[in-house]
Amino acid sequence: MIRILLAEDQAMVLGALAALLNLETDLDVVGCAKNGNEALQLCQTANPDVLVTDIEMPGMTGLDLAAQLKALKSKTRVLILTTFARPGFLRRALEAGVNGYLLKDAPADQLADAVRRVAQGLRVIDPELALAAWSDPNPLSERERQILNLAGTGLTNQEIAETLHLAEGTVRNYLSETLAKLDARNRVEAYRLAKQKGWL
Amino acid sequence: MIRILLAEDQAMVLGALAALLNLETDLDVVGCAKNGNEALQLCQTANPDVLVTDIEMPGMTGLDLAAQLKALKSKTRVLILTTFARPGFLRRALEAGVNGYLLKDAPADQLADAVRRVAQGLRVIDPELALAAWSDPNPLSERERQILNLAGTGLTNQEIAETLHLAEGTVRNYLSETLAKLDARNRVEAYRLAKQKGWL
DNA sequence: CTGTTCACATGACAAATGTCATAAAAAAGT
DNA sequence: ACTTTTTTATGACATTTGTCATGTGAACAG
Repeated sequence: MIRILLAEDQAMVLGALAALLNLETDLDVVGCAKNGNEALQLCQTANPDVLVTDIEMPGMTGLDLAAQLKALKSKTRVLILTTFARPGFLRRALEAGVNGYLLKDAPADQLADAVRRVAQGLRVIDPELALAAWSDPNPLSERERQILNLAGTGLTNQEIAETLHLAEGTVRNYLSETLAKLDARNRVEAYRLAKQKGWL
Repeated sequence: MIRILLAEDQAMVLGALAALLNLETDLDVVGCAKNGNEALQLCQTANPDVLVTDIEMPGMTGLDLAAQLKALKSKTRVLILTTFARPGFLRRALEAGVNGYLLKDAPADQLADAVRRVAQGLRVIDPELALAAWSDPNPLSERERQILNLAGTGLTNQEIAETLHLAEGTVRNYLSETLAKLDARNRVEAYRLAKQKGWL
């Protein structure tokens, strides 16, 4: 019997996924968490075989959660179940030590199979997504990502400079370099592209 | 036996929701659609009692779908199941004639109850969301919304002007008026706010 | 210790954005 | 037919964004 913990911030989806997995006679959903912190706690008390988790959750993301479990040398294997077919997310997921990465637009019957494979120690990742991840590396430096993130929220260059303790001209330079790297005409295009690619 | 059609672009969530609803002995999921067009076709052939649909789907949104069913004088009642707690979406949903509006962060057991109530001709809407909808009207005109939508994709004022067959100065005037209405300092802030409020 | 690289800064300039006053044409109301 | 309202446009100006050349200081390599 494979013991599963589910983490997903949308309660409706959480309950539905639990119903789906509990249809399988060899799978048992032992806990449901609505956020990363709750999931971390439940992993430590219930010690499930597999954690199935979304990425975007309040407080702690699924990627943070995976990294934490790895740091704690937990035996629980992590299967990411997310909306985002973004190579940047997959790369970060692998770096965080996850064992599987499944998209929510995959057929529902793949979930149970993926959970079984992950429980056996196999890695479950869509091959096309894996290929895109390595052929589409994040071209932005850490500073560029910080600045683009802030620019995408509507902060002015001056406000970004104050936030990051840089000169306003430095921010303009970094942004200009970022636009060139992403082949974007302005910060709006750059931000959307980077978001879409999972680089932010 | 209440016959249900599900529409949701994420196959995993679609299958999970079907599993959840099929646990109830008085509910029967007679079809699953991955997009609005497919859902519309299935509604006409399967003639379900209730359509449970997301809003954001490729091709035709759940709101467009509801409006189409209304125009066709279909007997199928529509229950929206969405991520967005945005008053603007709820208002548009009611205008489109939907019978229920449920958020995906509601508990899973509320879905079956909501489907039953909608099937009985009752309206199912979170009261707090309803209140927010009417106390937070969309301040933007149709033209302002068109222009802000395009600005949010990174188009320049000149490009927006060409797209909408206006003068570039006219676009600047409309955008300036929009920023004033939303108390935003620039188009990025305005776009994010309007998106968050469901006004776009 | 010296040379190179990287992160950050300065300054000048062009282009784009945003503000505001004013006005013309079309649509709507009387 | 006339008046009012709405939509769109023009022009001037200020501010912000983006480009680019050049430079400084810290960190790193030899």
